[in-house]
Amino acid sequence: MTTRVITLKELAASLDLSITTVSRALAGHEQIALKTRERVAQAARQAGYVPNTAARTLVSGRSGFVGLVLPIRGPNLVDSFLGEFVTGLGEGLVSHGADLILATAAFGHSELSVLRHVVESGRADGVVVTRIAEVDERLAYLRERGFPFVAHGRLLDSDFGYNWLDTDGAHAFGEAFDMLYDLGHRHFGLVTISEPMTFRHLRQDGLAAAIARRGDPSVRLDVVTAPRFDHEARIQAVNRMLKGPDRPTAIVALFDELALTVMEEAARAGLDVPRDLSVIGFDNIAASAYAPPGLTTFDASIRQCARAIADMLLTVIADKPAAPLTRLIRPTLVARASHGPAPQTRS
Amino acid sequence: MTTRVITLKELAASLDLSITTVSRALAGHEQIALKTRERVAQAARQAGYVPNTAARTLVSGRSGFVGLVLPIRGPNLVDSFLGEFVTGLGEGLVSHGADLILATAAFGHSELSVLRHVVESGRADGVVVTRIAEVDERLAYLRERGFPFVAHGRLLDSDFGYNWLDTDGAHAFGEAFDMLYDLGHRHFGLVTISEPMTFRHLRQDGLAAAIARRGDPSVRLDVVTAPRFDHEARIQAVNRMLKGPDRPTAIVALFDELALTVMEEAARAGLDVPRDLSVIGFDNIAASAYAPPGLTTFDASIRQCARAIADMLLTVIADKPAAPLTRLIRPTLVARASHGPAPQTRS
DNA sequence: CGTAAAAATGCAAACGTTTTAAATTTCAGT
DNA sequence: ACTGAAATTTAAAACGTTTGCATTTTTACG
Repeated sequence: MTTRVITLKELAASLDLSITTVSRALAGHEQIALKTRERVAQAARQAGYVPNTAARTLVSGRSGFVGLVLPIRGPNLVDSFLGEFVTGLGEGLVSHGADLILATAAFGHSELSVLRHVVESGRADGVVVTRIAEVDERLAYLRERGFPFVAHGRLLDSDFGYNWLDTDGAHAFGEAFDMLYDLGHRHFGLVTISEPMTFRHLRQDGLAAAIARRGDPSVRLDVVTAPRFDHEARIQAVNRMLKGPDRPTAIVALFDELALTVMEEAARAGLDVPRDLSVIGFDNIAASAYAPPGLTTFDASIRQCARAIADMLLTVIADKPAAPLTRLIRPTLVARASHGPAPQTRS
Repeated sequence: MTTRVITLKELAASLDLSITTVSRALAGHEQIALKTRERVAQAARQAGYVPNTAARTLVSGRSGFVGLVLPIRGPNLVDSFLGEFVTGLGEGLVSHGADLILATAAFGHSELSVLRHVVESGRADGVVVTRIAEVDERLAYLRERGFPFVAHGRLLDSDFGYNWLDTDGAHAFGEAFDMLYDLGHRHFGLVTISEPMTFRHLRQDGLAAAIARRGDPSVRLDVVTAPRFDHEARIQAVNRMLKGPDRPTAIVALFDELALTVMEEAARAGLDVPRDLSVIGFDNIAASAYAPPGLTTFDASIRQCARAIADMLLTVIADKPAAPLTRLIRPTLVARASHGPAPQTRS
């Protein structure tokens, strides 16, 4: 069958009007007679006219797309958060008639090169950058280019302003500490990652700040570092903390996957959570509700954040605000059953 | 800063060549002198030239994009599979230099209208359609339009050929039955959904076929139907099956979320899985590994399927094959601890 | 009815590329 | 040096829009 797509020229011809008039009529220009506008709208609707994106983009310089570069991942690793994030972005964009373009970094190609391509080919009017690294060449590039973007996450030392939305991990980790301290815990463990992402510092610093704020010299904090994607190494790191002669009574993990590993290994070592050990995570992934006894964690509401990011980015694109847009979202505690009073006897 | 993007005209001028020659040289045409080709390639690389997508699309009629319409979802529901699916599509596309465009259906707008817009605006060269409904207007539209697409899933009665890739749910459910039958189970339960999707029939029919194949008249099958997204109603439906005077000894759920509900409600009713009740799901979502005692399920390897779908679609776009491309992927059993021998005594 | 202003419409250029057809240059053979 | 063919390069049109400017039509008013 292959029905052809109707063009503005054809629509104009069928209405016996010029292309210009039809274009303006559809755009709702006041200068076109109302009667004509209605006639054109009616005909366009009936003919199922849809303007060609490429042509429109070419002349207007605006594509109506927002770009997201998919981080490169190992063969069997998918971010639990990607689906939520993309859904949220979509929701935020659709109300403004924008769409999302997802560019994947091929193995071996850097995420930066894909980003450059997206930007410089004019495919997108703005981009979203996630997983901010300690030294992030993407932000440097976008800033130099003056290209609209919003970062999900922050740099540690921002010598330049940029638009970002971040989850307040520092606050959450402080909250976790306060709650555990009030439950009698004094010996804490933090499981963090070796990957050079800024959020590991923000969260750890939040924890340290809360400890300092409390001013109790009897509080101790052990830190153990695991590579992010190597499951075996992760287990070893967790066990280093769990199997030591003097283990913490409360462990805070940088994110839920790590916390779940802690709970699994604790169970394997015959420890009862939360009686012998309290565990708190971050992210509230689906599995956390199911892993016994139910992981206490923080919900970052990724979907809503993504939605907000989309809104911010569209504002940046449309209005080019002088001052950077920034938003810090406070995650909410999801209290399940993996935390409790500190055990009386130290092992 | 706002560095400008270089255009073909500028590049040509700097090389003292015509636009035509530079364009051809970059495309690698044999007719351009090798020396020139190299000179141009060098200059382009150095200037960081990236061809403008809109212009290229306009003249060539090919956008280099593949479209996916995000299904409309409830406020707090995100498909666990979306992240994997998108990752797989991205992987499959990137090797051919294609990108993914994600269009979201705004609330109130039908998925079909968004699809039409994507197709008719020329944003994409082909689309992926997921979640095939029993009566699916999207497939009808795409077929009438003669627009390249690949469906993830199948129609029940295809009076026309189309490209699809599907997970062989029928086979999996047959396999589940055989395994449970061999473990002594004779009274089965199936938890299905009321949403009019084709996969519910395919899976249920696979189960029924396996029962028929066995030819044992003592085998019984109870079926209970739950709405897909209403958690409360789902719990009620599951309990209808669990709390009856004569409950099945083995329950097969249409997908993992339902199976997890079965396990939760079974635990609440004081039943031990798998001693009192065997439960088998489908999808192998992350939570299934954590929900005690570990859900036995089937892994559909969504990511690889999506990758294959991308490959198929790119073939369809490039080669317009006469016969439809179809692939049936057999899911693999992930045997965890939620199934076991049938209990001796019937309750 | 004539005229000027206002309202409505149209012409043509532009966006950055690809491609057809034509023009120019190079080269081998005499 | 001349010719014709081969090799290389170029001019110009086209893709489907938007938009600055010009033109035509309508309206209001004397």
